[in-house]
Amino acid sequence: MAETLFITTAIDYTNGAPHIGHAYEKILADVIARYHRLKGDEVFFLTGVDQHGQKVQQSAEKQGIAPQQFVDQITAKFVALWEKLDVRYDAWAATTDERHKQCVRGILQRLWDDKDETGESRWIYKARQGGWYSVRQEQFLTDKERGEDGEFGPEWGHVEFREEENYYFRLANHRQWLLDLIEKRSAAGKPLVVPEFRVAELRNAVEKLGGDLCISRPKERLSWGIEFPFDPEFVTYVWFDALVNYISFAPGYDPAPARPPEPFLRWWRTALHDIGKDILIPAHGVYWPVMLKSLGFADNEMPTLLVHGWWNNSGEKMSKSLGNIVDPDALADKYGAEALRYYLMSDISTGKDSDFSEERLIQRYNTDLANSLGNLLNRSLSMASKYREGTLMALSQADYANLSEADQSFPSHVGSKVALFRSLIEGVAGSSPTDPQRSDGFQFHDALSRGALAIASQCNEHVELTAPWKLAKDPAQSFRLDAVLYHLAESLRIIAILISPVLPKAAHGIFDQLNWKIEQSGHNSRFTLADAAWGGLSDGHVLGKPVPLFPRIEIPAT
RNA sequence: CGCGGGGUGGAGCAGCCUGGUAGCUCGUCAGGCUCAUAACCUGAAGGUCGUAGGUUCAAAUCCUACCCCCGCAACCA
Repeated sequence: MAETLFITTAIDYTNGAPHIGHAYEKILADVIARYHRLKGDEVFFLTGVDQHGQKVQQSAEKQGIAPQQFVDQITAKFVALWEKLDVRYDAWAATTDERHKQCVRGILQRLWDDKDETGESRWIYKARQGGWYSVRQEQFLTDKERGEDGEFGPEWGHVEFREEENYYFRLANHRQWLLDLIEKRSAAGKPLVVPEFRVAELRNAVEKLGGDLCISRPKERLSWGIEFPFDPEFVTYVWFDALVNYISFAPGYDPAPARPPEPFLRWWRTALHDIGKDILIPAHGVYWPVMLKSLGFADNEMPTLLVHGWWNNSGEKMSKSLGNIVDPDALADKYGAEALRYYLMSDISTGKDSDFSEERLIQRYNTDLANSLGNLLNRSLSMASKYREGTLMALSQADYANLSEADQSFPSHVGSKVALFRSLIEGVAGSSPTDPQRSDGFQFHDALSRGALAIASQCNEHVELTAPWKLAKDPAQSFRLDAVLYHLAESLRIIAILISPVLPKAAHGIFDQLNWKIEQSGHNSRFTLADAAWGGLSDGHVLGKPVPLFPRIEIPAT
């Protein structure tokens, strides 16, 4: 039965070029989306860019160009990178898009119009608050900006106490509701936040929730934003603008009715937000659920947050000031999109941090893809070509019974690795939702190494044990040779299906060399995960010629 | 007592929730094979699982205390 998946990524702030963290998040979402498409699910994958706000306005001013022109330049870099990295999304969320602006205005107006018995809006109020303001940076400062001595440093220029009127969104009185929601979801075995260790972090943050959220900026100090529908003196605070992208670009959303439209909800009930750990608290874990609640979303219509970790550089956080930013565009040019995708999916445990290393990228590519999988494809096809002119033969029952027990059980071992692969990605749901056996899923590093690549290792061992080059010299062993060649070709076909979400191009490269066509899978649209069952290649199937699929990356002598 | 993550053979990690031979990749050493992309296969060396206690027949795994490293701490997306 076809299920649905609505998956999103954070929308990236268009104030600088994309870095490796941006690429990781999009590839992760892309891999999840591709995996579900492979399963036959209906998938809607939304990503995009966050284009409003102070930083953009300042950067554009510095360059002496209009903010829109500035963000268009940066946006083009993101779009080009996703193209290069084979990130295939269904919709593009750009917050300066008219559709989005209409939606944000619609939401603000609706919340403003939602009055209680005293005539006050239930959700938004106007208030005057004071704080320390840096004239040079055009922003209010928090205690975080204070130096060791408790004073604001010289980089802020003149700092003055300023009072300002703004619109506020009522957050604080939903604290208990949010705490209950977090508990309810965890108890139901469907935690609000994945991986589950971040649930505690969110709970603690919510418990300390004090004030409301300032959702406006006076135009006099920030004009680059979405204008308030009921007060043209203000623009919308970037988070209240950016978060809305998840619904404004979703199919069929309309903020006007008391309840979101049903065609939209059909997608939304499966919503998964792929985000970085830096924006869980407070934006996605606090603001967003309350915002959704304000728009009539029910408790069981709150999205799941898939929180990924960060790629560090030599144990240090990547930052502009440290000058240790890794450029994914250059890496893709140097090693190819597939090598980068494979590295980013295989060398990090989803949710945790990892250290980025170009050496590791090369190593993983050479070890897993060139030596293990690529070489297996090459040697298998080469033997088939040499000994059987590429033609696979199915064994008669009598011949099959003469195989060793180990050879006979080969397919079932492959099958168990396919099952393991699936369970690591989907999470092992037990019989009941509260079954402690349940795991978080999305463990692509494990799924690749313990599932897909483990089959390749099993094949390489199989080759050594059966020694086809010896079987080929003994006519009495002819049926055994046929069995081995079939085992190898069939395993490769299955591996290709499994790795296709991560390595779409390489998967098709393997299909091509195996000469395995879509028609042979019995349906005419695309391969599915169901095709990863043993026995897809038929008796008499003719394999293609071997061509190195993953040429080794030679490390230049130092 | 702010919150969270981490401390496992030379390097990087998994295992910890559900206690019971400490596993993987790389590196090192030795051997094998020749179908293959100098690849592949087998074996070996190497670990007081941060420290100290506790529970238990049994602890990397559960409990307590402590030490060290990293990240976060509400108008910065």
